[in-house]
Amino acid sequence: MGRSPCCDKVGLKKGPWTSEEDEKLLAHIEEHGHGSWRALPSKAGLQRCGKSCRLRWTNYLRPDIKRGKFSLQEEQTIIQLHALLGNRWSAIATHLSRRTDNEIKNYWNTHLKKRLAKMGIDPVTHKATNGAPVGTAASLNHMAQWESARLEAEGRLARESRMRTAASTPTSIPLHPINLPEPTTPPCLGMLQPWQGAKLDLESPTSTLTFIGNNNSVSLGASESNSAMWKLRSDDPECEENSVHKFLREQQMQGLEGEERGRHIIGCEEPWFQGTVGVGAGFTDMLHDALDCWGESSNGQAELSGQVSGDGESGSSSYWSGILGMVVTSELPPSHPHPPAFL
DNA sequence: AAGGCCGCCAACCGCCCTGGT
DNA sequence: GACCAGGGCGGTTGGCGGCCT
Repeated sequence: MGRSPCCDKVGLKKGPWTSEEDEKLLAHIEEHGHGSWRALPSKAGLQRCGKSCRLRWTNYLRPDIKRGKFSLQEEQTIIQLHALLGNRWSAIATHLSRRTDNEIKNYWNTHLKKRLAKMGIDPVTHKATNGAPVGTAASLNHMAQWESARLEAEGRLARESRMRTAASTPTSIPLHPINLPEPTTPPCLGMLQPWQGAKLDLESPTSTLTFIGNNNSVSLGASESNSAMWKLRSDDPECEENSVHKFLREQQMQGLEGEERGRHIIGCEEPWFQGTVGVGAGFTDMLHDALDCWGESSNGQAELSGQVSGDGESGSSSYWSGILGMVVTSELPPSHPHPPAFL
């Protein structure tokens, strides 16, 4: 049985939106909210599919959208996040306030991808096209796993928070486990903050993070593929509720401010991790710090992973200096806000 | 000036996920 | 558990405008 179309397409308009249609859509949403997208077109008097309306709103008409040329900082962030997250445009967009995933995707495909290719870097793998590994790949993989886990858990927690809010009773405990940042301050590994007391094993893509001190342990584990799609998992269906939520509630009740909690990354012994995560800083800042940390640590000790070869330092340095240099080319203002320390 | 080429980007398409029943 | 609707996501397309010959 085939899937029914999202809407009856007979007689519906396609193609570019006119200003009249924009006005209708805007006026309707401002007055009533979007509600059900499927029902919106008829209510708003538009001969459009609901999906088309949603896309037009989220990618163009929404008032909090930033349009126009991407800044140097945004370009750097996109490149770095793409190295971490791949083509997960929505995830990348969460770190670029007021940019839509569609806009970032277009910008990547039309500008950044080509620039990387010109530099001899595979825009998909972020490795040199001659096959030589690029130094930070290993550490970035770990960071990607954390970031993937964070994004996924944030979504889950947000959903659960909504559910609980909707279903809250006088006896229920309000749950707002994480202070979601303002749109203008991208989250910085925020999910990690409550994981005090967690034991971290970052040895492999299948590494897990286990809460200690709970009867029901909760682990964060990588999927068995290399997709770095981590999932909160538990053998006990009650486990997540019992431990994660309880833990988060305790964190919240402790009243630790974000900045202070950000300094509590207990149990993580990775050099790039220690002392690098600061709440309130953008993810890009964290990346710079992490890369800086990696550069320092790789001077005198083993690299973070076997993927980093003997020339890891130079590989990392050349790769990121290449990226930054590429972005900088004819664009970098004299006072670049984040000069990587290893350059 | 005209036609062809190319880059950009808004919009579409189809798949997937999630929540409700 | 199965089915369905709604919405999100990423890949792709098509139209437009600028540049080149």
